[in-house]
Amino acid sequence: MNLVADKNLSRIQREKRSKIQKAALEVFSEYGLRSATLDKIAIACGLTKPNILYYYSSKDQIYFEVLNGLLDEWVAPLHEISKEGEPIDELLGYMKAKLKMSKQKPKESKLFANEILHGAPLMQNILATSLKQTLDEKVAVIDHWVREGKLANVNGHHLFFSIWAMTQHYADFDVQVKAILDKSEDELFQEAEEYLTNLLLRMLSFPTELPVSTKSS
Amino acid sequence: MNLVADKNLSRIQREKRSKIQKAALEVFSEYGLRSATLDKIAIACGLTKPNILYYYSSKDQIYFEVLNGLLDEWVAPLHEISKEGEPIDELLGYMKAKLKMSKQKPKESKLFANEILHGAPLMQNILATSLKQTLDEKVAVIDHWVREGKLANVNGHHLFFSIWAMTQHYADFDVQVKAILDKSEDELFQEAEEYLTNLLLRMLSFPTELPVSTKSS
DNA sequence: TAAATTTTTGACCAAATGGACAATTTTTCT
DNA sequence: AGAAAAATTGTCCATTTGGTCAAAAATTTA
Repeated sequence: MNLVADKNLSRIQREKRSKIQKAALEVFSEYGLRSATLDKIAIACGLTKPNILYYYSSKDQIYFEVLNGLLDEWVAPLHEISKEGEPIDELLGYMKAKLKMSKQKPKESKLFANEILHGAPLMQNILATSLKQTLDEKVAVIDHWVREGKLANVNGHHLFFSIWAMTQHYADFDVQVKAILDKSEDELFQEAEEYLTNLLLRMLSFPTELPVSTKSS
Repeated sequence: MNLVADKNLSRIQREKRSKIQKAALEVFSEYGLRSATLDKIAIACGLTKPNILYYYSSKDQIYFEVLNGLLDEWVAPLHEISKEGEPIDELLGYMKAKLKMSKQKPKESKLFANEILHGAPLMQNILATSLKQTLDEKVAVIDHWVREGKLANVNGHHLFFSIWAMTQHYADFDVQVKAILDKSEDELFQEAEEYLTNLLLRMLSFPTELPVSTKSS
């Protein structure tokens, strides 16, 4: 819907809408839809409340637009998994891309997490159609790799669930992670990447292919 | 705090408080603290709003009590990990206990997830002291096992993070899981347990100890 | 059973909040 | 510059909601 509209927007329209969306992401990701207020968003972007409502017809509208605006970007790494590539490299690359997003876009991660946690009222449809279709395709690729003997036998759907869970955990539950592990963010994500790389290697390789030494770098 | 008070409560007090807490768990886990309303809790437990406030001084109070009442139960499986046991059995047992809780207590899981997702305002202190301490002890046990050669070299903290993430994922993000995997809950958790068992076995064993066949049952 | 105590509730209040709108200011266009 | 269009804002409103309170009902105690 933005595809068409965006081109017709004036400079001011584009600037203000962008400002509002940025501020809305901050506020929604911290508070969730219902307990985020227009006043908070207004303060966060330096506009007045009626001015925000000049650009978006309602609070729900803003939330919907923010969520939708991030959706493609959020699913993008999945599309990068190539049937032609080296199976383990492809899956390691996917995990690293997801982990990177957790590090660099924790607010976006939390926004989605919160939405799904509360029943995904605005996304259930997309989850069950678009996301499911894309994922099923990639699971078929994994099954293919397994059949060809390029990958250890693994349940593709649960593999993706676990990659999502483990990578997003560092963004969504960062408060807990940081309460327990008193390290710099860089160090923390470095450790996580090493740990998850090792985990996936062990999960996806045939035992004979694994190095006998299990010492992490 | 309940320890002392509980004994002095009348039958009515105990019944009503229990009713309120049960209803509050329903509502808070679905909506979170801020967007849950006393009216919703009142309807859910069949009491009037002022009647609820006769038993608890405020909405925040109810939330606090519910959260605290579940905390011990939530951390309990961690204490079950025994230094004396067989390392891999102990950790597989822990994973299974956590997975079982996700299946049987999804509301509790969501309540905690929501709390942590929004910064854990009521729990940060407990996370950084009590939970951290318990976890550090168990990580020390893992380190010990690794040093004794009973376990593949693994980062203990991240191991726990990943077990939490992967098991709780099935409760917290059940909407997404069910949108993608159209299976009965029993079947789904059965698959998850097989997948996670395999994952942990591969993660924790030395390659030479793994069966060459990777066919899941 | 009657008094004392506990429990329950209807009515009410103040603050917060999403949103409407007319008036004003700013920008754009001719 | 001046008219037209777009953008901005102060003010106001209705609804929601956490919480109060005094009166009524139910229960316990003597």
